[in-house]
Amino acid sequence: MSSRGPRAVRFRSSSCGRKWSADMTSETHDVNAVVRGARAEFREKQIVDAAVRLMQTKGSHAVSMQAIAKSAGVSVGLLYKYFSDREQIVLAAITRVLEDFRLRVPAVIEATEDPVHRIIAAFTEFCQVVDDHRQAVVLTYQTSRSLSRAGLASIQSQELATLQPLIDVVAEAADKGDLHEVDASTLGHNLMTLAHMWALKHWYFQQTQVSLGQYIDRQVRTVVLSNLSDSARKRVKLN
Amino acid sequence: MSSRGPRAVRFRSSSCGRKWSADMTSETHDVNAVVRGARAEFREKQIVDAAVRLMQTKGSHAVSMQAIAKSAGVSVGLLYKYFSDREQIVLAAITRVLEDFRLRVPAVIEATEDPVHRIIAAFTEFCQVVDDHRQAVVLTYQTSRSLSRAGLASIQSQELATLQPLIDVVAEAADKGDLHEVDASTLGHNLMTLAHMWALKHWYFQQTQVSLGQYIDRQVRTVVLSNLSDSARKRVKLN
Amino acid sequence: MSSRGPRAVRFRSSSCGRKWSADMTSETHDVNAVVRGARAEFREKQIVDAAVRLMQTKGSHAVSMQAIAKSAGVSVGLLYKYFSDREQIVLAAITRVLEDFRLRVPAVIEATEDPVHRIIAAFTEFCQVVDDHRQAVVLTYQTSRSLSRAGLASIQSQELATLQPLIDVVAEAADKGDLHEVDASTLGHNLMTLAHMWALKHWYFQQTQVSLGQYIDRQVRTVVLSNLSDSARKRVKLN
Amino acid sequence: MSSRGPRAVRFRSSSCGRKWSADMTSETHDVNAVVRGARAEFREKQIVDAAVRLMQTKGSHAVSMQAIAKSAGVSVGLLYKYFSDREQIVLAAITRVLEDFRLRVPAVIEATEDPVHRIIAAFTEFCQVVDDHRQAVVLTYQTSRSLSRAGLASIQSQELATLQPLIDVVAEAADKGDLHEVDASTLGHNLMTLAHMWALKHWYFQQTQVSLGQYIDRQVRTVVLSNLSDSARKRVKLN
DNA sequence: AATGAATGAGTTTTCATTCAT
DNA sequence: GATGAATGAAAACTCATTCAT
Repeated sequence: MSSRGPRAVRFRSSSCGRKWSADMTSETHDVNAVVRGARAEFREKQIVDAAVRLMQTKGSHAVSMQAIAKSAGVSVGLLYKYFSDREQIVLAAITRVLEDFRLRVPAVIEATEDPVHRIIAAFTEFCQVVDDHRQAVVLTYQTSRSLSRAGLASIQSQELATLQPLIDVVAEAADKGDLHEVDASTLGHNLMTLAHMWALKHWYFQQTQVSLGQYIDRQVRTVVLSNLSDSARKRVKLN
Repeated sequence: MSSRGPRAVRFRSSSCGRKWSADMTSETHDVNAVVRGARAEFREKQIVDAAVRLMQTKGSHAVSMQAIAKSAGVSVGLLYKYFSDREQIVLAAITRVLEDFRLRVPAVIEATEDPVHRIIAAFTEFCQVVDDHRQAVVLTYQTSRSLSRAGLASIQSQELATLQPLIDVVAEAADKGDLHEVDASTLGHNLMTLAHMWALKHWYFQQTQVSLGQYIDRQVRTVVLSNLSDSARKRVKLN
Repeated sequence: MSSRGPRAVRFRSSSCGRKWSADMTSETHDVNAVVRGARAEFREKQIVDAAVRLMQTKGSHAVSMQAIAKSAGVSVGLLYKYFSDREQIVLAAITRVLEDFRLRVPAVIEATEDPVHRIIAAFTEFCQVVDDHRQAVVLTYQTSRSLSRAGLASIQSQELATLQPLIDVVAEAADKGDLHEVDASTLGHNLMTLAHMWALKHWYFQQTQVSLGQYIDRQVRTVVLSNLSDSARKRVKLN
Repeated sequence: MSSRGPRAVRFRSSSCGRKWSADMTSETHDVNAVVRGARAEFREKQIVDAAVRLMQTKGSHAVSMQAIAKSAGVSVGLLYKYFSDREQIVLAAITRVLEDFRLRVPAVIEATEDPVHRIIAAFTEFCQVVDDHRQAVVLTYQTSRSLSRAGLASIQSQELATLQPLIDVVAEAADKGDLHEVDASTLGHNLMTLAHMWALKHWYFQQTQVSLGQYIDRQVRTVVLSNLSDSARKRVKLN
């Protein structure tokens, strides 16, 4: 909580990568810079991996810097070489997960043709990613309040980036007349919300014996199919 | 560890001596007990109010017992007279909100006749309660990990109690043929989820300039009306 | 630890007993005073009993004023009506035990004729008292350091009073020529010491399966009989 | 709760990176480890010394971790780097003293030939050690109640180890016919007890102006010489 | 005389952060 | 670059003591 003026990097030192050392003169320097960049990346990964691992089991508050260092196999001091703050590590851990959404969901959308199937595929993949990082998703909801304004904003903007594909895909289907009078951003946001809920209320679904497959199936029926226009409904039903 | 609850302390008053109170009428006893009970209730409210107030702004973890005491205008010691534990205060804060759901939502349902309107009314009121305790709802999602097993179970069972009326009201409409092939528990849970989201993603709705009324309206269209059977749709549309 | 100027009695209010109210005028006053004195005595006993009871099981440090009050069936406030301090209660508890030594050991001595048998009887009874208050004896050794200078002095002078009869009885036997070149105060103190040890090292004697009777017997042989003069030895052996 | 002992932390040094220390000779490693070990030992001594120093004057309960830290010239946090618990420090303080008994008493016994002189030498040295750690011995008696079961057991078994040489030396003399019908474990235990008493009742001996030398002398006469057989008595008297 | 609610300084323990090596 | 010993502020919780009733 106290932050007695850290003189450290503020943004993770991946910025000392290949590109920014281009203006350096000697070859040797270049090579060193590359090595340094690679090492830095490796270290960051090592640390964030450890952090994610621990936070998923114990919640972010229960994980100390000492524990992260130990689990990552590095010293506490090194943590502060790569991250200016405890918060930066938490942020990096959350970012790691959100990046997964940004990569995997659009990929699945690309691979699908039909607008309605695109919605279903996107939602399905979204749920899959949630399931792959269940604890980390919960972490996102838990941690928000303890982040700095800047950190929170960063997470929020990244989350919007994961939401956009869902909205887009809904909007596209609406444009094509496959959805019946629907507000794309509402439905898109709902899809994200309901995917997140798979993690947030996992205790409930476990208790009521609902598997991920069943969950996806029921949600598709309840929130997607119910909004299809008659034509789309017929077309999709046939598949 | 022990969870005798705050009330445990309150009624240990049998220790108020036998012999020396012989001259007391039972009236006096009653009055004392009542006064004591009233004070205790007042204190509890005072403390929980302070706790909720602080936790809403800073998240439950960032609020110390010292801070709660100060904000409630009492001493730290007194906190422990009424609550055995830090957790008990958090629990009481959450319970306070969940009780509001248990009271207000069924009341609105009772007051409504038509099955479909019951769903809409229930959801609307649910959203209203969420809005009235927005920060406390967020608290519920944030806190889960730091509660003891018993505390968590208590919260979960209370939450199920708030969920049930929504499921019932959906099931009733489904029974009456007003809903088109719908899984009542899925739709019911979705209604709760989407109401919670009004609190959880409030930053998003604020950013996109969506008011509570608009939010409710759009959700009713997107998740309720879309699932109506043709007959119900016609009937409701007319209103 | 902090003692922010208690305005209270300093010496336990048994001093407001019968005698000191003799100068009071009206009969009614006298009766009241007597009643008051009796009540005071009863209260003190009640409190000290509770304190001894608790301290014997948990050690004096582990017993809070709240616990004493509860166990005595009175309020915390009342504790401070009869004792100015926590220390006064501890002191009273220890004094209670030491008084037992002062009463019982001399009584046994009186009842015995032969000088050597007096030593043995005195030691035996001393051990019996220790056994009757085993935990309280331990308490005496444990508590010493946490008492005020005055409290410690009080305990020490009382302990000397329990020691004296042992020394006297040894000196008497020495005078009569029953002991062989012995320093009375050393032997007397040893007898007290070894009796205390029955409490202090009770874990050891329990482990090595030594009963109180055996312990007394062995000590009598080892430290008393070994010091007898030839004449005394013959005389005692015959019994 | 865990009692991995202070040393546990010390040798986790395998975490000092592999790759980046490749240029280190094993010499460097060794030196680092040695330095670290030496520092750790120094720190432990520093802390225990401070603890003993304070506890001797105020009793173990009255000494806070803050006070120990301050007196040792280190931070509170560091205390917990070397000792998992408050109890571990108390334990270490007591153990320190008991180790002195284990070393010094047998050494003196070895250096003496005659069985009776061995007893006397052993007791004398035992008393010397007590005198060197007078306050710490008192600590041992005071602290027992506040230790965990495991801690208490540890202390007790260490104490038995200090007792054994005394019992052995008495048994040896008894075997050789130098003692007259004596129970070795009783006499041995008495010697320990009376040595401890030099510390426990130091106020008494100070008051009665008994020096350590006098004390030892009188006890030797009262409990050792008195139990000698005639032959041994003659032999020893001549020296 | 008796109560017990209220106090708050004090206790042990944790952990983010720094810095000499 | 890397270490990890060291720091100390802050947290949860306890309890002797006071005082209005």
